[in-house]
Amino acid sequence: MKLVEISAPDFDLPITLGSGQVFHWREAGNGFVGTIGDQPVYVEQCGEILRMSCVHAEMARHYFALDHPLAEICASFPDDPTMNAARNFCRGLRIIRQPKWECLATFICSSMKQVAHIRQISKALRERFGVAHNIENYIVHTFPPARRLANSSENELRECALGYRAKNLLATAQLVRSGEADLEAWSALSDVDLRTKLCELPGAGAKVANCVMLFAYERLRAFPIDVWIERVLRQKYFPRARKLNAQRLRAFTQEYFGEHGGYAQQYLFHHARTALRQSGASRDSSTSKASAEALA
DNA sequence: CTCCAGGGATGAT
DNA sequence: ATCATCCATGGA
Repeated sequence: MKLVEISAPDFDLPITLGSGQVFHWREAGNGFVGTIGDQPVYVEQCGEILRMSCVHAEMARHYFALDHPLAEICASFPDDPTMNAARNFCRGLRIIRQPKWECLATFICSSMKQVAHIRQISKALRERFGVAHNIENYIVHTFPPARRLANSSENELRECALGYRAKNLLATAQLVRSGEADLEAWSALSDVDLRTKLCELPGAGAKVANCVMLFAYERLRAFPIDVWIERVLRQKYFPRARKLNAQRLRAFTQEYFGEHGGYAQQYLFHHARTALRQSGASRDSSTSKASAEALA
């Protein structure tokens, strides 16, 4: 198939797709296959050039957020050792623009799940309820629309390894299908009102709402706090702080990380999850055992 | 085998 | 208003 080339400076495709913000892309040939909305896509990167199967290159440019002024965004991060290490490690990582329902549904399935599990659930939902397409001799599946999942049963969803999340996904799918939850119209809401609306959906609390705001609504200030980020905050920004509740943590992140806090959060998350996995993540401060294991 | 994961809803203080 | 518990599942 003929590939289209577009310029993509200051962009790292593998790190962007592998940073835990999106879960359906898989390696294929020299690049990745997946979907952008209902379009099957093959995409590969060579230096500052992106080659893709897209008929509509503009759609991919928008999806991968190649218009984000990444240098300015990174420069707006706070200047401290932890943030600087993450910023250096994640060079070229962009927060992409995901379809709203797809993003919401996926993150409802994410609670108490490792990234590998979320990828597996996303795959199962797509293969069972989505539409299959052939791209570059690979089969990819679109994410099923809310009406499709709303018409399924809780048991069918459980067969996709959703566990107790099945009931929530089904209930939210029905709210979206009925129009009671109008995800597109919510784009006009303020951050506070949007978060309130998202939190009213079954299976969505503050963390999921912030993920959806950041990854699907372009609210780059939204700062999801999961177990990894909380670990980083407590260890690096509040070493030996007693009585540090969620409210206090949230207030700190909002004022300290600033207008692109969500971006900063994603850099901290990916750095902690990939680079610091063995050596830095142990709960107690005695590092002798962890260091010995890291060297083994 | 055990541990724990991009949490949320519910009920007890 | 905060805090503890339970919820399913499977990769590491």
